Amino acid sequence: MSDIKTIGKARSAAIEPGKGTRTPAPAVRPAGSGEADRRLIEAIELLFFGYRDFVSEPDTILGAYEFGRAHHRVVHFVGRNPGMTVAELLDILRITKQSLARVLRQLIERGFIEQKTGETDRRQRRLYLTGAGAELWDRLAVPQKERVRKALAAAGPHGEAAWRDIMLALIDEEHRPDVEQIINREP
Amino acid sequence: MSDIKTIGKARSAAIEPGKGTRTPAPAVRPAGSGEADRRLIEAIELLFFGYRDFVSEPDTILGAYEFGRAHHRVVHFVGRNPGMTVAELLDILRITKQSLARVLRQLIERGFIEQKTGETDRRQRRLYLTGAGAELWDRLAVPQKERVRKALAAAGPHGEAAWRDIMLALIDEEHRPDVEQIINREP
DNA sequence: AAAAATATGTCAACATGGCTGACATAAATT
DNA sequence: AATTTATGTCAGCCATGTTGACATATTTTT
Repeated sequence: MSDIKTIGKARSAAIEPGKGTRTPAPAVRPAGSGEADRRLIEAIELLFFGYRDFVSEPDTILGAYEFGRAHHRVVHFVGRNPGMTVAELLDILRITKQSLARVLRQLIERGFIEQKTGETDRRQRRLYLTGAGAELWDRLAVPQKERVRKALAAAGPHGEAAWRDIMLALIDEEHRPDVEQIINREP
Repeated sequence: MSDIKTIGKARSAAIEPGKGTRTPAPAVRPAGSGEADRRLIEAIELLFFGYRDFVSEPDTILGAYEFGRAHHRVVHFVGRNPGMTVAELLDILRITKQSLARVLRQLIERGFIEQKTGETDRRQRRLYLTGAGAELWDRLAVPQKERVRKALAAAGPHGEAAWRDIMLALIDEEHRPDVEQIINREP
């Protein structure tokens, strides 16, 4: 961390002089032009491009249903956590209940998700996929699984484990236990 | 791939019977409940959660500027590719020029990006970060670099290389050469 | 039993950032 | 001279996020 800060300061000083009338071309340098920094930028871009393509196929499929990415997320997590409460879903998605309400209503109206009053706590509306919901979930998951399967397979078991460790480490330390619990659910 | 298809069919058959009045709870199973499938779902969720947290800090910073994620992407790629053309930027972002026009106009008006007419082809408007633009780019990059640095460091050099390979393999084969060229740019 | 807290839903208004379609201009290419 | 290319722009639509206020049923606390 200290090296990043140092490099950042160095660049800042190098940039300021030129202010309003700076020569732009190769003169503009990002914070820290060292090799270590280059690798970090590369990783940042890999995350951008990887995620971009990772969601491209589901987006296309969703279009045919007149659904969006938001619907996909709801279907996925309800599929993975049958009977989850609205509050739990909000917690995972990190959106407001008003935002969720819209997509959830559409999914319920069109028969992809159903709600059941909680048995012990009757204030809860527990969420479940219907048959159609499970089918949609599948269809969306097929291209993503295939993409991930190919990518992981090429790296071997060690590489796969390292990839997981790194992805987990990208998550806020604070949320990591929650996420671990979610991803390590029964099939 | 064939195994996924097979598992998919099997689940489909197991789901249909219950149709409208299905018992939902643990009865709803995703396509393929095997161990291999579980790992794929885990990876899919790691990508979701990883990306979610990966963009959270920049989002907060951007809020102070009244900018959004779209502005970040433009600032980043212009910073990384000084003098890039609008067409090249559109190609990377995969959005329409009308969508880009909005954020680009705001960034230019507020002095974060400047345009220069192309020297050889005077139809082009080549894009550059101003000093303020480079500074913003830095500020947004700091938390992301730090996050990535920590995550990669914990895995060691082999793990880091494997992570990169897998991220690259997640990208459409068709676009992989372009992406490799972009991420392997000079500092 | 009454009061407070909780889980959920809803109405209304607004912002961002995608999209399509149509059209305009200047410069390069044919 | 005609066409293509790079870019810009106007207008309108849609999806999905936001805030704030308020309603209802149910559970928990006092």
